[in-house]
Amino acid sequence: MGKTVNHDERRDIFAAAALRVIVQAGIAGLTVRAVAREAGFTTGALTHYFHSKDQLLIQASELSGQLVRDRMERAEHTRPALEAIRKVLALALPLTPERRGYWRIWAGFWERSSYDQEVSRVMRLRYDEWRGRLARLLAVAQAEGEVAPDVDIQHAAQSLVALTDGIGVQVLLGVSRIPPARQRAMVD
Amino acid sequence: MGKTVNHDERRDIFAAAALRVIVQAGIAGLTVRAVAREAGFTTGALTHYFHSKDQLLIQASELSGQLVRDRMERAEHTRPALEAIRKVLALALPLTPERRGYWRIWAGFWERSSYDQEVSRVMRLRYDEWRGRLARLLAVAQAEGEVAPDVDIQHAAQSLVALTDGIGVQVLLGVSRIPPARQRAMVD
DNA sequence: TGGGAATTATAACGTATGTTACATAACAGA
DNA sequence: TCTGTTATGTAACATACGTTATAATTCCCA
Repeated sequence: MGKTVNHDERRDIFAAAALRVIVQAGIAGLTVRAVAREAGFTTGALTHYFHSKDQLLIQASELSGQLVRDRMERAEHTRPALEAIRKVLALALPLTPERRGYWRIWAGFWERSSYDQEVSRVMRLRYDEWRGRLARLLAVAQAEGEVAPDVDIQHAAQSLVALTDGIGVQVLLGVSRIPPARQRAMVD
Repeated sequence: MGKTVNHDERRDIFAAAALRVIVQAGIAGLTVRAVAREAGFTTGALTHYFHSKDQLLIQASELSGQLVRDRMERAEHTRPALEAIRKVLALALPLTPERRGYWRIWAGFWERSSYDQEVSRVMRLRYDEWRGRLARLLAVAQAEGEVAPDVDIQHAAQSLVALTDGIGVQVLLGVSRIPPARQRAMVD
């Protein structure tokens, strides 16, 4: 046996570096060399853990999903459920510079997913999870009587997903202000 | 005087070709060579009308805006105003394959606008116009008594813009169905 | 109809990319 | 400590890109 290293850990290091590169330079600036440099390695090390740039992109996409998932799962347990929905939505919205960076990443993945089947698959799973999380919370809120009983849970969840994405786009383009964080309260 | 050609017309030919290339191959596939080939010329002809790839991208962005503007301006004159709003929104939504191609283009521009100041500027103008159009129609609809008088026109317009963008993203990722075209009626 | 400018094609340049091959360094185990 | 495997670095390869330079073509106008 030679030098031993945790492969999954290394892959996450490179994936995290890839996300930082996307934030700074966009999907177009995501090069193997730039990611290796950002991670503090050379391309030789990177290719030891990823056999292609596409694999690296997928891993980065999954990592970005995991990062928000962790925080959301904690916020999800607050009650009343309506408050949990507010918290979860606040975590998704681009209210802080760090969060705005995430929207840059996602916009990049949106674009890619039209032309890269694997990225599309991962993104679809991500959105199914996101919509499911909102639907679950909406159902609880409805049972608690905080959401009108005639509201279609699935449709409402879909609307919330669309609205947050739309707000994300607005902020990305620099046309909107933060108050929209309050506008979504109008939807339910 | 030598051979004479309408420069603006030529530039539009190349811009239209650029849009077709983006639909087929994404922003990443938008190369000078590909656009020239798609337009039926070589790079020599293209560079005669655009001094850089960035200029070509801007022109393509402006053309894509003009194409929908033309159709919307026609739909905008229908009355009652609420019906005009429905028509205009229908023109924006990705209900047809051609329209879905447009959303691919816009997603590409969203991504680029985070890193390209000129693209950002053009996109912001586009969205100001789009939001203004909706606000104008909402004001008329409110005067006609078809929209509740306590609705804030500006906020409502902004919500509609965000919602259409969000639906566009959903369809782009292939998670949503067409019925969302009806969901937006719930907002006002 | 011929000269000359506008238009288009061809080709090259320098650079950057993803990938592959190979050399060096680090370290677990005997 | 020696050895062999693992990890990392270095470098090259083939290709593609945006841009520039120059040659060929087209066709207005005198």
